[in-house]
Amino acid sequence: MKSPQKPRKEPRQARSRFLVETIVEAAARVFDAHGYDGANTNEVARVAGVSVGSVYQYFPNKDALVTALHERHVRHMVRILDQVDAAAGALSLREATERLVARSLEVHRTEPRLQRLLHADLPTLEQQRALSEASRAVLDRTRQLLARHSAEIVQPDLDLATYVVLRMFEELVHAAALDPPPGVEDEALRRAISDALLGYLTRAAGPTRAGSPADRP
Amino acid sequence: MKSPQKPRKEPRQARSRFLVETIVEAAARVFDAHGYDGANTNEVARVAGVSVGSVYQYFPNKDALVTALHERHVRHMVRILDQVDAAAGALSLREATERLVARSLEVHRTEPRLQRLLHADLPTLEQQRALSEASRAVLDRTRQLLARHSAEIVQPDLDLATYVVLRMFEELVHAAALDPPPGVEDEALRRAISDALLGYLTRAAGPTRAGSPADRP
Amino acid sequence: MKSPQKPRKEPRQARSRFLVETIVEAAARVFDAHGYDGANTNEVARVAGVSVGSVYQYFPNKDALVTALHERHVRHMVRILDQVDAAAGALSLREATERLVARSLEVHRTEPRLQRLLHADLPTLEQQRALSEASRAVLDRTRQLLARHSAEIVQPDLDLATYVVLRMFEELVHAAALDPPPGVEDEALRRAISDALLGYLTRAAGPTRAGSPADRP
Amino acid sequence: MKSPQKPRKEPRQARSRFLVETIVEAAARVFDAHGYDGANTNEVARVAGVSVGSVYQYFPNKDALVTALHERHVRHMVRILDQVDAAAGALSLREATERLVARSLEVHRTEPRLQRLLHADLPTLEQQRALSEASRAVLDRTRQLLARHSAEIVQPDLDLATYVVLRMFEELVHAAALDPPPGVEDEALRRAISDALLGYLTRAAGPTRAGSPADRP
DNA sequence: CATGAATGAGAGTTCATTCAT
DNA sequence: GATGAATGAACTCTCATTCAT
Repeated sequence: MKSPQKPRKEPRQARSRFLVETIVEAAARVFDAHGYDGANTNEVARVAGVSVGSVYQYFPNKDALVTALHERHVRHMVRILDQVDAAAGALSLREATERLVARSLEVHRTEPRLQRLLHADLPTLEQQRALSEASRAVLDRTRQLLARHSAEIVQPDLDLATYVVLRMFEELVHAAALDPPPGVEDEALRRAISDALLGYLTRAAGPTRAGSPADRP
Repeated sequence: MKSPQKPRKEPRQARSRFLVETIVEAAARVFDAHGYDGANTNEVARVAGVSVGSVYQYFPNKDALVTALHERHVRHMVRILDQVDAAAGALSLREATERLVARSLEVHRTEPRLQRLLHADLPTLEQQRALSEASRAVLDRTRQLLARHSAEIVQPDLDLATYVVLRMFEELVHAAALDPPPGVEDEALRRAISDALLGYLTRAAGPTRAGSPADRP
Repeated sequence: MKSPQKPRKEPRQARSRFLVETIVEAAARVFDAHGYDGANTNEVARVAGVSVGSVYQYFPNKDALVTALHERHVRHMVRILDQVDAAAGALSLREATERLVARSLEVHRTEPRLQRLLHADLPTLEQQRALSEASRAVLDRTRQLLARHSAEIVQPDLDLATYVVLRMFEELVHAAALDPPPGVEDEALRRAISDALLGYLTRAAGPTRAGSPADRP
Repeated sequence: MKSPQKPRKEPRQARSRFLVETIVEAAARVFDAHGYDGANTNEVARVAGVSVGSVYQYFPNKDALVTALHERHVRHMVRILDQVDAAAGALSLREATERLVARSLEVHRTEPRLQRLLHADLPTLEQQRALSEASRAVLDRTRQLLARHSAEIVQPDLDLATYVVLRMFEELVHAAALDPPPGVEDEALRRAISDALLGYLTRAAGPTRAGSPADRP
């Protein structure tokens, strides 16, 4: 419905860049607290300690804030993926997975509703262009990580596997952050997520809690 | 934000029950078309062919409509689960899974945005009570179905497994309905979803595309 | 820019009709007092003694109020034209003209700025359709009046003459109402307007102040 | 509403004078394109290639721009009037009139909305002082031109005649530029305007389309 | 003097909700 | 019970104006 999605003004000055960051952080807090509709731009400005006008100087409309938040999230995820990828040689797929799950859970637990919102409300927003662009980064890193471990992976179609794995990953992490199953230890939860991911990718994953075999007689 | 969540008035009369159903169906159409905020109660009333007042007679506020929609969805899923469960003796876990995936995809493809909305916006709504109650039904049936196949299932904690499986299931079906990966055949997609679910549950599932036997010696 | 121009809801009930009239009258006062931009819809509602929502129930946007005001003005002018036209047999063209000028001046003096606004800002508004439609009524009556006196009229192209006469008429009346020339008696002013109109139409009109004979052989 | 109307600073320096002119030209373009409210000072600055601050250096507020535009227009009209006046001895009143009409039409056709705006919105602006002052120049030249032809003019009150003639003139030219009657040749239109003016001034003017009888003995 | 980032009051418009009929 | 006109708080976004640099 609205057209522009990118910041009106690319912040060149250090001061502006700082301002933009301040606004994005404020938006994160506000959207996390109230959801997309509950959030309002004046509140974002207030929390950022600037005037509404300044918000609109850099973000042409409310949706642009969400887009920015999404990009922020993607940058975050890419950073994590890169770190794990850097250590990929030294890490088994399971180790890499568990590390990713653990790190992601931390991220999602700081702003659980925001993450859900990004996942759910963004697709409704227009301008798939920008979204896809940013998301592609995550897609690419993930695919790259999987490729690195292709020896262990049984799924023949790597693109499809990336797609499936990313969806599972995000959803399970969201769920664990927002509505964790009652009475489950955090480690068990992380383990379950990893199991699910590796079960699909390698089929060799399974309950390894009790290293012993035969969990069931 | 608001407090009451349950219909003000349980419709005892047949006429009322019909009215309520009409309103819920209208709500389904409107929410699917416009999303939570985009939808408005006056439009729901218009589509239902009743007055706003009548909508408020049975649904104390906008959120109550979403709750009702959620219950409708749960009823739908339960029906599907029951059908599969009824045939459980005759079906292998893989067969049951594939049937569930296929049926669910149909459902989600008729009202994709609504499903996403229910998944995403509902948790934001208050009154977890009603939600959990309805959702528990799905949880229970799923657990029951898994229990019926416990011989094949490697996950020791059935509650946790149910939790994980349900999340994966819903998310993958949503994703497949709303943003399917490009260039993937429908059957391959359904297969991938089943693989993911069974990979976690049984560890024995894997790519069976290449019909080759003995995935494992 | 906006699309709808006509009231959203044709007021069928007597109460609604009254409400619409109340709002239009309030709009007249507010627009006359503050001009198009200076006026604001909340103020219109306040003056009308209703809520903004009610204004928007009948007028989809600010412009629709101006359109309604224009229609009100046109109805007014048509009424005056009809009255004069009814007596046309008994009136000379000069008498008819002077009566029209006198009546119009009264109208314009009650809401001078509004009249100016209608004349000036309306064309900027979109939806020429509705405007032309309403305006055509005035055009038609005027042409009809001129036709009735065609014997005295020297202009060969009646459509062009109607166009020219209407413009002169409106402008001179506006001017006389809003910025009258200093030190000129009201009657002299009315006379001057009539002279201008008749000078164009009949060439026989002229200053009859000094009853002097034969202004030109 | 606001008080100051005159430039804060009379531009003495050549550079400043140039700057002021640049801004006024930009304002002309912007106001013509968007109308009074649609225009905004930042856009004017942008089009002028200067900063908003610079605009405010010379024009204390938005209205001051309109006032300046009015003065620009008046200067333009005065120039035209002077040219015709210079040739007054050699020109009949009809010739002078037709020349004025033709020249004015050219002017109004370059910036039709701006002209309308000046005519319509200016009176709403405060500070009649400055306006009248500038307008007086046009008034004076026109009166002077009429005086030069007093022999042919039948209207006894020259001030009133000037007033009436100016209003007719401006309105008919505006109308011809903005909403010309359909299907009328440009020359016929110019002729009609001249006829109207001369009909009032001399009563001897009339349709001369059919060149038939001597329009003047 | 020039700049333009920042301000913030204010405007148009929507829509969940009420309640007199 | 049903209706739907009426309400009005609240929200997004604009833009005239200022002032630190």
